[in-house]
Amino acid sequence: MHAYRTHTCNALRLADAGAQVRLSGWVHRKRDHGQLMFVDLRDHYGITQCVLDSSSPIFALAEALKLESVVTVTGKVVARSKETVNAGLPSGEIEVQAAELVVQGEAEPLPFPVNAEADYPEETRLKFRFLDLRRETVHKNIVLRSQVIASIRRRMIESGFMEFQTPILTSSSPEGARDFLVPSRLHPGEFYALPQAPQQFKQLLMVAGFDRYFQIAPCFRDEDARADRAPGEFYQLDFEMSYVTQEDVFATIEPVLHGVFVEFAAGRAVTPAPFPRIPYDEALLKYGSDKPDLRNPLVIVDAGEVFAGSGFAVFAKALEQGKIVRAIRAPGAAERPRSFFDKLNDWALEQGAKGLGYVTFAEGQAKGPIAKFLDEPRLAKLKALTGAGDGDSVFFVSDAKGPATKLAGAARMKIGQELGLCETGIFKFCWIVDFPMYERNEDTGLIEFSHNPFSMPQGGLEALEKQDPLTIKAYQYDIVCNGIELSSGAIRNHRPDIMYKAFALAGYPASEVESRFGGMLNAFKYGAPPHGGSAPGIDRIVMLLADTPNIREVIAFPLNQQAQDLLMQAPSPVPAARLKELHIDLRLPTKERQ
RNA sequence: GGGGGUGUAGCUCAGUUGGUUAGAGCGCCGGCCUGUCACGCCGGAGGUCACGGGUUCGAGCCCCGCCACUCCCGCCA
Repeated sequence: MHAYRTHTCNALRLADAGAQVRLSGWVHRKRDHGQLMFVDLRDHYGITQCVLDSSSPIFALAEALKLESVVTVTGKVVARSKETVNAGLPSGEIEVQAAELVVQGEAEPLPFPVNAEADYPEETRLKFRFLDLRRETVHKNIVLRSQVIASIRRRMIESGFMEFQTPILTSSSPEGARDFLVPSRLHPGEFYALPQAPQQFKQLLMVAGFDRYFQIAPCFRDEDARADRAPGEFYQLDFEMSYVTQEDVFATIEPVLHGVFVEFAAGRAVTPAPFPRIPYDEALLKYGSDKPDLRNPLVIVDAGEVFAGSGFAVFAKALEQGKIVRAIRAPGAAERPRSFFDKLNDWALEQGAKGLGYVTFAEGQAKGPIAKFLDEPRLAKLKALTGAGDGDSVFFVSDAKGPATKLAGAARMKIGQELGLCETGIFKFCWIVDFPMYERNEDTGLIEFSHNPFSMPQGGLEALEKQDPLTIKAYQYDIVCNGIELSSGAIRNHRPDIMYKAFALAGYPASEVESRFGGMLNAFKYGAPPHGGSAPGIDRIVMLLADTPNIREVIAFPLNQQAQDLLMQAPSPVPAARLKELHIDLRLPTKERQ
């Protein structure tokens, strides 16, 4: 008997020629020449070509093999002749002459090919996710995810953080998204909530004296899905630190994120730390978004003074009504044909705009449908504001005032893409800072928290007492990469007196603050350190590194857009006995489902 | 809750102005093939054109309804 050694399907090289080996894996592809057959054997690590001919006693067995069956092949490693080397395969200089073949697990005909990278309907892929995950790209994405998480853990621990676990069965969060609820058997009529984030627990850990917490934390929110937003559950790198300023938090987490992105950049560039800090108000004006994609070089400027009182009635009137007019310089657009501008205008109409006006500068002249309404001083002002010159066009968007500058932001991205101005192969990071503490609800006219009510207001108690609430900024920040919001974080409000006042401004009496946030508020009354943190989204980090626009490509077993698990059949009805035990009566909507 | 897109063979898709028996590639089944690596060649099976109604001499195609998936808006501190 020979002594066989077991190998993976990516381990054998020319130096192994002559060795007796045993390989196990999936039948990736078969090439049956009648008297000669090649079987590509695939496992997690790679592919090895196995060969056998009709003189072999196992030839008939091999001929009957179905793709994706699992087999164990035993045989001798041989060097391939020069003409038959496959340079595209790491093991391509050798092959295994199969002497024995054991079928470990037979496969039925496949619902879709595993050995091809074509796009298949997501519904089918999710129903057969175990097969989908065998496919090269998705398999690699999940491996990448594991490696990224391992890298993050290592870097966080090296930075002095400790990893903690916080409860999954917890209480309903008083703010934010819709909770997932879990009925309590022992307490009829009462419910646990799954955490939307470990927010309050990590703050309690700071009060408990652990000063650098992190967790690869599952978060649960019962909100609708998007391509970049998984329904139901997602993961965050949740972290919190004591005795820190906003800049301390940035200085700690920047090297971690920068390091992870550089480690997995695979040739792509990464913004060097420190990342640019952009105030929220500036981001909204210049980029029309609080999560700007800085790969796009275009910036938005306010063009109100160009059109106020001008002959172009549409904009002049809009300005009188308190609306805004914004301009975007499109370098080199002057040479574009009329169809280019028409196409952009059609796009703007689709977006719900009245249109996308423009002026083109060429040969010292201003052209385009709006140009004739603007006199020389106004045109000069426009050039000065936007930096436009001969060969450029300037696009105009009118929109409602306030943070609703989405139209200008969308136009900025559309124009940048159409002109091919956006950088590729780079991760462009920035911090968005100085979020407003409060905003006015347009419907009710009341003052509300604009983001996180637990953030520390800039200026502290004094600002809350003396300043117009709408002008107060918070020590609150987002980290953004390539137009994707990776996380939001804040220096927290750890002072009960400031918290009472902050909530009072938003219309919450002290009694309500105590009843709704009593747990954390109480903890802050026994010596709470100043603290702050953030929580970058793991799924989105992996998405960026895997270069996919769809978050489900980096989650092993994702829910579909209707928040269903097509593989495990969740959600699903439960037996009446279980419901009774939980004291639950169903009152289903009259409109029948299914 | 609202808007867009898609739905034709197991999979990816084509299908003209409404006109005979709805096609191709891959996969599957059968046959041939000793150096392929997306092997090749020959043959075959496989269809409730998502579903329900309507218009028409005639519907995959037009109209109405409906379902599913997907993308977006709302929502996601």
